[in-house]
Amino acid sequence: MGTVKADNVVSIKPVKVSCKDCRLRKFCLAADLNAEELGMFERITQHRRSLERGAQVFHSGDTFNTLYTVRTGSLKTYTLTPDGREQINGFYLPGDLIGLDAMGSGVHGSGAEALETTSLCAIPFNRLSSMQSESIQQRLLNLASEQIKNRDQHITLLGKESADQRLASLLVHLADRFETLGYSAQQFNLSMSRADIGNYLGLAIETVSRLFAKLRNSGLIAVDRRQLGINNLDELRNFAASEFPKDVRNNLPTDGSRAALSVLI
Amino acid sequence: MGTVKADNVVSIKPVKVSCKDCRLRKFCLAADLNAEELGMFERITQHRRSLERGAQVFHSGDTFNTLYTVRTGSLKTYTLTPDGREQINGFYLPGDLIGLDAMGSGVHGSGAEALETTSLCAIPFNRLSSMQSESIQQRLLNLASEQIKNRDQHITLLGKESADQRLASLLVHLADRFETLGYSAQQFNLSMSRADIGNYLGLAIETVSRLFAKLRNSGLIAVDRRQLGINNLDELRNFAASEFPKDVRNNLPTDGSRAALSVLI
DNA sequence: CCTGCTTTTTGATTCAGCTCAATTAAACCG
DNA sequence: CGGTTTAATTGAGCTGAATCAAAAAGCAGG
Repeated sequence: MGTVKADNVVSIKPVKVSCKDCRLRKFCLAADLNAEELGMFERITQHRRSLERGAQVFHSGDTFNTLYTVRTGSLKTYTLTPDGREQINGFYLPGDLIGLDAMGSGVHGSGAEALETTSLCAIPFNRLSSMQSESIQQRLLNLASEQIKNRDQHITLLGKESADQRLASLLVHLADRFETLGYSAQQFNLSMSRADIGNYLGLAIETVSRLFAKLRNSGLIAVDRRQLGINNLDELRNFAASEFPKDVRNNLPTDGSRAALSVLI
Repeated sequence: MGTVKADNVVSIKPVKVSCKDCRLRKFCLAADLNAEELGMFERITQHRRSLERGAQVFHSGDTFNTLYTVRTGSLKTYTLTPDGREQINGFYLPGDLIGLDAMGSGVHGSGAEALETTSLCAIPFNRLSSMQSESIQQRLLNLASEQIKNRDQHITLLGKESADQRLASLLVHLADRFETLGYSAQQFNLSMSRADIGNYLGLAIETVSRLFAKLRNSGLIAVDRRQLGINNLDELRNFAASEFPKDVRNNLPTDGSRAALSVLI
């Protein structure tokens, strides 16, 4: 772990999988390309083989030149605190695009690491830009927008939710993700360690372990190591949302909210 | 507060300020437009007058059709928890663009509210798109990318920093922002309440108050109500970054990091 | 199957920051 | 101006989750 078997130099076969038949296409950058554009896109995209667990896709501080889409497996992205600790910002599943946060400055603000054996599509950004495709531009913008929205959700989780809710939220979120990918929402594998989960949720690893025990005891889930079973997704969802876990005093939206901007129609 | 004086219907003068001479242009969407494009941009943009404090620009759940740039004043954006509490995701100063998170889904995932008397430029998104400007597309993407990066920083703050560091980080961040806007980094007004600060930083209002006192006593800052003076910005910056405030055990980057992806050149 | 290593769990204790409570001070307003 | 409201401060516990400590359970290699 932490290292990667060097690919046999002889077999540099770029694993040509056609985008046309890729079952993840509707999630990726190529979602709504016409046949011609798709061909172009396919030519510039490098479909490459596995990364082992622990392998870095890029580091924080690296210059940006490539976007990546997860094909199989999963990974995490993380930023570093000034004192060198790692904060995980997101987990990425098949179809997800990573690297978007680096387009602005040309420098990766976060690192990305494979959580398990993972394969990616690498998309050189300058060649992508040179395609001058309206669809691609649109799609990039939409995906970036979605990622902002997701980040906002996570900020809310960290700022407002109790430890219990945080874990429940993560599990529900993963379940929903797996479902849209066509997998079971009730039964799946956690590719991340307890430490990763704790890091992501802003909790100590021991707390995560205790929370898993608590959810198991309550009958909502079944966990065996990394294997997760959700017995009642709706109830888990409620649990994630319910309660007033922290003080409400200064968290309620301003009164008289629906007021303004009539000015600005 | 919470309401807005209806504009005198007679004086619907759209306040035509030319973008060409706008001192905020280099920060906004029109940053690198040529003369022709700028004219077009100026024609579709609505330069409009003040919102009062507490006025909402849009609500979470509203359908998206307009981007806004802050011209003067400031605002906050916030998401709502399932149980109706508010989590502030960001404060926005002159030149900042809001609404980006809604492009993807067409629905605002967060609300935006003026923190003080504030004026905005409203940019209808469909008309912006119809401009078909490569520069605009590029700029949108870059700004979205920056916002993702900022969110990641905030996630790190919430997940890893101590209460002291959080407040110091915010003040330093604001100081830097004001500086790039050409204002004093040492002396400025906090347009947000203690409650807003606490909400944004994931802290109770009382804690924020105590932290201000602590920083004042340490001599790093001077605060009188909303007036802030920073006596030693460098030291404050150090304070924001220093220490190992939380457990380090599972936060250090994976060993053997610099391994992989040589495969994926 | 044993041995060493890593991950996870469980228990006991501590503490940073929250909650509750009261006071002060500014802004607001007829 | 006095009287009311809202924002901010300060004090005194309390508590949810962190930290410290140790045991248990996987897992990888020989």
